[in-house]
Amino acid sequence: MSQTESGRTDSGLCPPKTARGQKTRESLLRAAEKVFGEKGYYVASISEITQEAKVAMGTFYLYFKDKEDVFRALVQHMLELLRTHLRKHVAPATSQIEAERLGLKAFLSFVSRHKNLYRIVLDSYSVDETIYSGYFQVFADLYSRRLSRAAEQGEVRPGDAEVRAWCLIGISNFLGMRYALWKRPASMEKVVDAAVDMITHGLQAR
Amino acid sequence: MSQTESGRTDSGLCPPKTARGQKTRESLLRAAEKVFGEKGYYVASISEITQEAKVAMGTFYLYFKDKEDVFRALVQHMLELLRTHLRKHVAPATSQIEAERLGLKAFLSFVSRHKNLYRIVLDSYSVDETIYSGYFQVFADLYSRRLSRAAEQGEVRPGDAEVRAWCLIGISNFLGMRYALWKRPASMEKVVDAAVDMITHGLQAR
Amino acid sequence: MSQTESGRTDSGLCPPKTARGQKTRESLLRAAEKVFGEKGYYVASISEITQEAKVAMGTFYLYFKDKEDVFRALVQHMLELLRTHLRKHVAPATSQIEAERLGLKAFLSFVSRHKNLYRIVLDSYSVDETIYSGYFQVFADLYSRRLSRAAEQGEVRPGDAEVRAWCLIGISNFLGMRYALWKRPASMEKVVDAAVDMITHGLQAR
Amino acid sequence: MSQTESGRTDSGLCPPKTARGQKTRESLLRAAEKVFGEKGYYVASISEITQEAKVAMGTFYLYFKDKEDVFRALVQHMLELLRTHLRKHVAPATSQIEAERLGLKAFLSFVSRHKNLYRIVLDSYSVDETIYSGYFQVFADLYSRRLSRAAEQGEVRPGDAEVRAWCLIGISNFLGMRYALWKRPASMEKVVDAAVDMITHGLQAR
DNA sequence: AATGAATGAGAGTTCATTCAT
DNA sequence: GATGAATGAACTCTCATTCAT
Repeated sequence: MSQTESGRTDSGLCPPKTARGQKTRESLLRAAEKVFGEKGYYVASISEITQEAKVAMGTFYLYFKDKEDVFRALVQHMLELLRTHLRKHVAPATSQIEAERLGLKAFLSFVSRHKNLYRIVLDSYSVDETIYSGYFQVFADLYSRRLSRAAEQGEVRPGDAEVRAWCLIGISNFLGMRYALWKRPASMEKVVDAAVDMITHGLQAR
Repeated sequence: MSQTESGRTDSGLCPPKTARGQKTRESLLRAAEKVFGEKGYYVASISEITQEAKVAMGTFYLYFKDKEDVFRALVQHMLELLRTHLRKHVAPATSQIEAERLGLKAFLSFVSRHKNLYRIVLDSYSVDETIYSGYFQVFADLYSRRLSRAAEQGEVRPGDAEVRAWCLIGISNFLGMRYALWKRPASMEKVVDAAVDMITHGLQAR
Repeated sequence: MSQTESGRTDSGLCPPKTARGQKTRESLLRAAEKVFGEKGYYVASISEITQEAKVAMGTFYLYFKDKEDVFRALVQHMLELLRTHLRKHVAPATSQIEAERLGLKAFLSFVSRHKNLYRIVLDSYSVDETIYSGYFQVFADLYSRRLSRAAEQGEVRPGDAEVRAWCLIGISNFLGMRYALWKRPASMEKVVDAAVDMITHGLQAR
Repeated sequence: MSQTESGRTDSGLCPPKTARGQKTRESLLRAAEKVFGEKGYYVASISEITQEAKVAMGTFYLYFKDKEDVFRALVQHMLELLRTHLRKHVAPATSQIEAERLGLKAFLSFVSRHKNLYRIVLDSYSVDETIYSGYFQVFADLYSRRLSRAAEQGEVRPGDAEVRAWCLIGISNFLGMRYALWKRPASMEKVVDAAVDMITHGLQAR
């Protein structure tokens, strides 16, 4: 959420003081997800968002400072959804390799259900590069830490955890795009298997 | 270039007939690379491009149908530059693994020299998703074929070549972004080593 | 105040019935003076005024019909303050010339303490020219009468009292702007002396 | 004019390169004078100005950076008209007192013909106080110098030239407002006489 | 081939005012 | 008496595109 406990939104606007205002803000955010996801940041217009949310144009500015502000809140929001989703699905893993498999599967299922994710994240690059880089940095940090730990415990071969983290993020991302977004394969399971196989054993014949 | 052998540009405009026209078109394209790369497709304006190219606004429409048309020509152009660059650097490879190493290095060096690449490619997603997907599909196809061949020859372990291709593209892409674009590491060589090590042997401890 | 003895405000709204209402109205008026004075009528917004006064937007319309209404009340209010101030300081004068000196000094000191006066009065011209002209007409009438009387008593040379009144108002006004508002002189006393000297004896060498 | 010889307008926009552009800019400026003069800066809208000038909205921004930019150009322009007018009419004066009379007359006739002057100058105070103060400072400087010279030559009594300058500007201004703008007197000549008499000999009976 | 003035639809944003609570 | 969410018209400003020269 873009509301901190201090009682103000990140944008400096007062948060809604009533339940009604809370509802309105949420429907605006939902509408923004739809419209930004379908048309992209620049093609989407505030008026489309407010129409979708069934409120007047001016209402928008009660809850968000400007177009960029909703967008940031939205990316924030989706990032949190994704992290929650991943955490939940990866938790049961008993090994790092199993965590990779579960994480990849979870990511692919998330993308399948949130087709808007890619457009929104990609757009963030041109809205403000730091939104985009920050988004991936979050995952890279988490990943790095997990991989370091796994290496310490002898579960994975030693190696640069950060580089590996970025490799794994790249893999998830492109597989998600290709197989969850663009052309779904006959069996997603097989895709995951093939990817995890490569991640686990590498390409080289022995 | 966006000119086919049939002698017409993709946009249906006649190609420049004189050397002077040729020059103008090229300076427009160069200007477009600069402006789109710095500001992004939507924030950039035709008038900025013509100013950068030092021609009048009307001149633009002598060479390109519209804003989207230059953009497509530009992506085309960069794609070709990149392919040429990669081909040249990967050619000497004597094994698939060596090809991976050389390809990754070549990609990273290209990105370092063409910082605009990412913004332009990323923007293409919201200009027209098919530009973006087509861009990666080209590489995925090439990769797949090469990996299949390598597997046939017993050089790499058998496995789904297409899935692996997308994994490798994802890896290159994210490493390029992280290490060539955002924060250059002390030693790029080590990054390449770590990545190639993972690609070659996988994560799993033996 | 914009309240007449008939018990209604000029705007047709009922005046506050309780002490609490009275307080609220006053803090609104104080806030209006601050905000209009700092930003000007058109740039200032009702919401700034209510924020400054620490009341909700809707509260404003309990005490004033609309934006113009507060503004009129405010000009009214300042005019009264000014008249009271002048009356008090000019009273002790024993001659018309002394009254000029005291009046000018009092005006300059008032302006020094109420820097907002000019912006508000000047704005009134474009809100409604009659506010502005009415404001000065009040002073012109008072002045004219006094000058006529002084002429009758042989204290000042005979001459068109009205023209002289407007000249004197113009002098006060511009001296106030120049010396009390824009750039305070080393000695205000000397400014007053020079002005009164000119008013008293004119420019011409004898 | 707001064009310097260096070939750029004050606002940083390129000046029109063709005669047609020149014409358009001028009709825009004329329209601005009319609309700003009638409605005031804030109430006037760019679209009214362009309609009055019979050009499209976008055309406006070819010649002026924004609303404030035309306004500044306009004030500049009127100031120059006024100065030219005054210079021409005051030139024949053979004494400082005669110069006062001619200057005042010229100012009153200018105001009668340019009723918009006051609103525009007054508005400048809330657009940007320095436009307004700069406007009067120009006259104050000229006046001061002339009065100093006249005092040196024994033509007027010695005294603070600057204070006198501001007094005289105030007088002109308020007389212009009262007698040229608001309510024309039966005889303007008599008004001038009365004012010049006061300026010349002061109020005090001898 | 090249120019640059002109267009006008449409974007983001503000704000005086209303009204249900 | 007081609140603050909601409204929507109106504004300023941008820019892809056209066209007369």
